Amino acid sequence: MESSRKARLYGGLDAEERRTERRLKLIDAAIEVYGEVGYRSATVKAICEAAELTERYFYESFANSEALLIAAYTHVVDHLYADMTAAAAAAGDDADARLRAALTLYFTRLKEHPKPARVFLLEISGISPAVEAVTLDAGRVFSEILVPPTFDPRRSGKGPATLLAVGMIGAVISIARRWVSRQYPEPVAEVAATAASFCRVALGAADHPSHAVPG
Amino acid sequence: MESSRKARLYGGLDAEERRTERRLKLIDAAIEVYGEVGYRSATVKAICEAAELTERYFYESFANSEALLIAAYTHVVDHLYADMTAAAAAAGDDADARLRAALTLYFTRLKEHPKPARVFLLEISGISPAVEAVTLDAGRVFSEILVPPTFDPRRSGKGPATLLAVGMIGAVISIARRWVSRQYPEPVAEVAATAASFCRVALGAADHPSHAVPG
DNA sequence: CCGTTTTGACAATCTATATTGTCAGATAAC
DNA sequence: GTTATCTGACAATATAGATTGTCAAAACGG
Repeated sequence: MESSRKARLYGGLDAEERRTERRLKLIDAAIEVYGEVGYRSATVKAICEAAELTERYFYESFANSEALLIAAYTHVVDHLYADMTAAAAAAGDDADARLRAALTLYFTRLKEHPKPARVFLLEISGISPAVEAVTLDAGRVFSEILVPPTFDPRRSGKGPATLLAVGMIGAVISIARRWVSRQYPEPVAEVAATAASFCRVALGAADHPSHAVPG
Repeated sequence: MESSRKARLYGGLDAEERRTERRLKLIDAAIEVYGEVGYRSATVKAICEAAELTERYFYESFANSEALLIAAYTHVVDHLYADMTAAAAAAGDDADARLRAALTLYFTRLKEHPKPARVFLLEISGISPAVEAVTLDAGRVFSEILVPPTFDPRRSGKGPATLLAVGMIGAVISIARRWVSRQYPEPVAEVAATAASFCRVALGAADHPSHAVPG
């Protein structure tokens, strides 16, 4: 009975699959357009043109512009965080080594993919409370990647104290923001090392200033 | 001749003085309204009503809404920074003591005056490139108050390395942002101390130039 | 008091884009 | 080939608030 209810195929895809494909094309187009002209000046029309779709398909997948921005942001963040987590895992058990691995991957990605980076860092600010909520949550996840909850046994199951986590993420994001908006003036190793020095405050290693910058 | 050219007095003030007064009333009203409904939903009309003035006077003093936002922000920042500088100066010569004094004043003010705090921290984000430029510059000044340029004699006339300054301000502002938006859950001493721990990364690095990467 | 300047209330205009709606032509199923 | 479904281009509508303009009443100077 399922198959009999399936919609007519177009281009070998059923209705559901076509819808999903269009949604993805819109997200990719949005990242592209946001990266070029910014979210604020990105019109629905322009995004649809970049996606080679018309407005009707925009509203098929998204209630409004903001919904697409959130989808695009989430898309970027999900990939980035998954890779950071993998990089951290590959770096072994030492908390500081994992931190450096995750940050190096982070900044490397930002440089390799400037447009998603702009979406992630610059365009997302100050849009609406709904968007703020999404980025806030992403920040929490970010901090847990950099300083995992299990690190300090005294705080069973919790990451660094909230204010420390907030400060840490604020420092890292601010550094990244500036680095991206100025078009990557410093080498990845330097920004990663500087960011790491702020993260160590939260790790509790702030009192060991003997960390050299990796060449 | 000068006095003969003076405009007719109203309420004991000449044209110029009345203009200045209206401008100030608009700035105060804007802080009030932004603090209540946010910059985005603050209409020109609403601000004018709060200032007990009509739209014509809005455009007498400001080219557009953004100009008023910038003026309001600058107004808030100027006062805050002046007081922080004074507090730091009163704390003597020790860099860390000055840092703590400035931060304590900073967070105390944010709590005492929630509406300007919202303008300063929350409403100002993501408005336009022009506004970003203003906040960026304010950040630079902020960092110089916390970690004065003269602190490290080896970097003549410069504050902490740029990326460190950016990270430091990012951490402090992020902490403040969260603290304000959650309505001051922690005591001033705690937020100030946490913020200070991030600032010491920049202070400490100035002490240990082995962190510096040759540019 | 008279004429001028200034003010306050409010109407008129303007602009830009999101969002919805229409229709002819294209594509698939049978 | 015929019919139902889907698609693309584009027109029509809706909105919302900024910005400009008008006018009569109020405040001042002499």
